[in-house]
Amino acid sequence: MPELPEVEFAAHRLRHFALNKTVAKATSLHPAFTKRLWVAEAKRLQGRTLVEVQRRAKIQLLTFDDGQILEVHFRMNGDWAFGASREPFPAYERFRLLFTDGTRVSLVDSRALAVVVRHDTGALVLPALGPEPLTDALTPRLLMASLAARRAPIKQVLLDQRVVAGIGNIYASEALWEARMHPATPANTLSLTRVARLIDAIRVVLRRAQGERYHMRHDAPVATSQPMPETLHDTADNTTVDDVDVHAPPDVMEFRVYDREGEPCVRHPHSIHSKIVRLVQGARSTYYCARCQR
DNA sequence: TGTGCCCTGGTA
DNA sequence: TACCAGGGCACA
Repeated sequence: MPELPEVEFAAHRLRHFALNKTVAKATSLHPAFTKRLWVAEAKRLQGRTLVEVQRRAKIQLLTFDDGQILEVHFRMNGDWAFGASREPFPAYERFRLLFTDGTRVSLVDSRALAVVVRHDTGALVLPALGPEPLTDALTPRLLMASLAARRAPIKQVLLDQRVVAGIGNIYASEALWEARMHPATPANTLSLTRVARLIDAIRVVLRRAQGERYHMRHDAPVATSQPMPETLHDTADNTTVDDVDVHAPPDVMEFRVYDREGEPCVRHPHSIHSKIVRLVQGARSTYYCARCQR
């Protein structure tokens, strides 16, 4: 479930907890992780200081002072857990960085599908990724061009990271609802106007999710329009470590259609003909309102 | 373009 | 106990 907003928030918490700390020990704690980051490999991180945490799509890139990069992908349900080294380690801990100051960051991931890979200086090669949806890089004309050769349903094309970076199964459904667009619409049949509307919708749902992530910790009203640190390079924003609660907020995200099969659509809650419908596209669940998404 | 695989906790 | 969830990738 970690998509762009969740990964950005995770990177944000990691920055505030771990930036400028020096690794005492890096450990893979599950066979699937050891396979990619074996003991000798992990040892290369010892004594190195974390100098930057970036996000690209759903990938986090941890850069160390000698240029090494740790590439982290949470996949289905990975997350960071922070604490003191002497505290009990969290459940489902798959990878751990112990720091010389007596703190630690753990990658927790019950399904062990997350990926951690170390790259030598200058050796990082990212997969082909489309534009970041919350930057100016994503324009209607560019997206229109990417969709031109795709006859597949727009929902499935939105999941393709080469088209737009960072969208997953949840926000694809949410964005299509926001845009009032049927998920089965062939991608190459969308007009420029509808593509522009879809981009707006993607930004609305991602910003809304980011707003909820950043604000619900303090029981503040949910902000939907406030700009969030969505940048790839904000190694230093204005808050101090003490201002930031590095613990993930409880999962109380409210979705408009995702996982709401059979419930009334919030646009017309009293209409008996507007139930949220679930359909399967490319072995993934899609949720939409049959009344307002045509 | 579609299917299966990796993984394992949670649910029916 | 069987099945489901699903991001990204390999493969047909």
